Amino acid sequence: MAHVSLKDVAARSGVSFQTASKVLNGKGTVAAETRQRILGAAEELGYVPNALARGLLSRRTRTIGVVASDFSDTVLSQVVVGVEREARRHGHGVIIGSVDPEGSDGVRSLHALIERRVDGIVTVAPKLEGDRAFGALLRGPIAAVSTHRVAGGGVSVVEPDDAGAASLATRHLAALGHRRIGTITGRGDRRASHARVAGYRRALAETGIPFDPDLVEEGDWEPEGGYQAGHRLLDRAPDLSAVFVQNDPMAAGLLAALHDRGRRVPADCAVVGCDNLTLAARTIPPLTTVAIPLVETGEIAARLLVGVVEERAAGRTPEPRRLVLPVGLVYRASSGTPAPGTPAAPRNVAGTGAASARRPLP
Amino acid sequence: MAHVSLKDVAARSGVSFQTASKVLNGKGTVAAETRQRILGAAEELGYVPNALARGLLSRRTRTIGVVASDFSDTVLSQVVVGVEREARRHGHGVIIGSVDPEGSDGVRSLHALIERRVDGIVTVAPKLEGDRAFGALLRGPIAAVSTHRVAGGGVSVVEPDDAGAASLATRHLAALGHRRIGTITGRGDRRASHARVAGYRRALAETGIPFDPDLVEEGDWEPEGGYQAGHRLLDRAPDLSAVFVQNDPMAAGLLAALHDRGRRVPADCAVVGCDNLTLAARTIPPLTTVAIPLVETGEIAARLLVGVVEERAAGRTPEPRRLVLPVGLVYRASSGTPAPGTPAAPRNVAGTGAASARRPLP
DNA sequence: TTTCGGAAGGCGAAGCTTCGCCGGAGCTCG
DNA sequence: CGAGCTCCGGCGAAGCTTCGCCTTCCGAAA
Repeated sequence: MAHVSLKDVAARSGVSFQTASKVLNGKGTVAAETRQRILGAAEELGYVPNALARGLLSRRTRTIGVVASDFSDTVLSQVVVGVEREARRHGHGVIIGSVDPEGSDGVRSLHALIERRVDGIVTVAPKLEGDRAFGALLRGPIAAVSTHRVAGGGVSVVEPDDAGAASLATRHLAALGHRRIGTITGRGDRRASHARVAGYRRALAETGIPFDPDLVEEGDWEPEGGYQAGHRLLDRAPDLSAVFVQNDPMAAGLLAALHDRGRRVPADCAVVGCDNLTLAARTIPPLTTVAIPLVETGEIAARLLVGVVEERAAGRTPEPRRLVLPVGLVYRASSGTPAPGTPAAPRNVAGTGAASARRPLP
Repeated sequence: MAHVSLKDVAARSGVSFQTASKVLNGKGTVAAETRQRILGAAEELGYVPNALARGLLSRRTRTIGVVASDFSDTVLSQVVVGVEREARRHGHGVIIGSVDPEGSDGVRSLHALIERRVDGIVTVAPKLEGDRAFGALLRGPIAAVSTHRVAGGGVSVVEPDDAGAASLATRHLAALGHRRIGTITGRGDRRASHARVAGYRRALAETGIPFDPDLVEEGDWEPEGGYQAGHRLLDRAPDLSAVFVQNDPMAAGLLAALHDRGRRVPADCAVVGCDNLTLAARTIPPLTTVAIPLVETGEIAARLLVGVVEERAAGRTPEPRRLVLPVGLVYRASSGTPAPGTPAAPRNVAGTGAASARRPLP
């Protein structure tokens, strides 16, 4: 009684259930009058097709799985939003498989998705970057695209240009004349942290500034971590004149630490954040930051995945690809760029790479 | 070839697929040796049961659907995290059905979930509070719990005490001696905004402060909206001495507006936010705010839903319930409470209602 | 020897769709 | 007037699992 089946509709309209199926799917050739009768019955009864049965037969569920390590994380959840949005455009549903805080059950989570016969999987799980069993499963029969490094490789990856983001920010600070540029990183267990440190070091090298390990502090991606790391950094290197912070919430924490110590921003210390969250426009002072195409990362990953699913359905096995999405700097007051009174609205001026993200996928 | 079926496992171990099923489900009585052979074959072949077929037969998919209007919203995504976490504890998967930004396709989204035969649905979609067709569907044969008001009622609701939150914050400000207390609301299309205004007015009435409509401004839940609303408020009521802001990001925006105008916080104007996001601990100054049990809201909604699903499976029809979760005030510097140098760590001192959220559901 | 009981495992059906194929009715064309 | 075609709709099967029931076999008790 809970659910109305095709048979119920057929019984009510006096035809076989196969005929009802034809009508409801617009296939075959059915008399106009019968068709109306069936459509009417379906409407009256509130018939909703059973995707389980359909998927069982067609071997396609029009569902993609998303493995994310933390949906409440602002950054990851934006990527997930992108995936979901693009999936919906393709008429696909999304089923989520989250991972416990320790990231120890990536494989279990993946199995739960495979059991439900998802057509493909997008992983948004930096915590699982090092999980070899997880990586192996991703290389298995079911199509997968990751937005982060996969242990063992062999899986298509779509990711923002982390190194480029750090490099962009650091070169910006160097161009403003800063020579003592510190950095606050995210957690060390995430590869993006290392990529961003690498970009920071590359920019230093390119601008002839010596790298000083004392100017690097690790945070936890949260405001509190940025605050604490900021204090440590200022204790150790009082001559610091600028900091690149690996995300905006930590940058907000650094602003608080600088404020507590009576150091003006940007006069005494310039700050550049990363991610361009909505918050960044209204910190005190407004935060110069690097815009990362988070939603786009998810969208492109989903689009790529749908493509791979098609390819595989057609019997082909496309090569794994790697797409790196360009990022752009958003100039605001915290790095000292705009004249006083300049509006704090985003304004991209420099970016990395070509706008490859805009290019339709081949 | 993509997926291994029970038949494949059975063929490899020389038994009928029904026997293989018995072994894999630990039912029936099978010789130890045969059992080992089947288990071995399943392992070798990498057999993963097909949840579609299982769900088709058992009429239960162990999957719950979540309809959320915006997964990238910090507040909503925390609720979703709670739902997901609790669902996982019960061995359920979660499938998401998001709604477009206009909130016009709630019914379509719900249909997509019903098609996939979810066991129940949790809605985290304040945008759909007024959608009558959506509400009607929620009262239908499939179990549902909402974390927001449902048009037409008749559906169990779990929600934080919005009115209590506003009342708590406002009474706090009144107790500090403020008489000109303004408020910045969220978008008017969300019921929580109205509930919080109601709580604010109730607190004013209780403390003998006249309500002044000039002291109410509408924001958009985002920092920028808080910033703009703050300026409008200060233009209109320069004698304002305190503001309750309906969420923390807008409060951050208000802090920026006050800073731009050279008004010190809390000396010239006290500020209290809402939601207790991690950011609130490190704004300048740290933000007094109301802690809302967001994750818990999701968890409890999911737990309640699972209970309803069980009840219905047993043929009973439980009465819709309404749970209101208590909230608590977190004192920090922006309201002027702590002495200088007091650590900004959360410290709950006052809350609404009993700790009913902790009580196990009957 | 007969009978009973339990262990082991096979068989058929159901759950809901979709797809390919077939048969009958009515019509057109030669 | 019969051959052949189109239109309409039914039938059977498949897709993967679970469940209830049945058969076979073997040892033990009567």
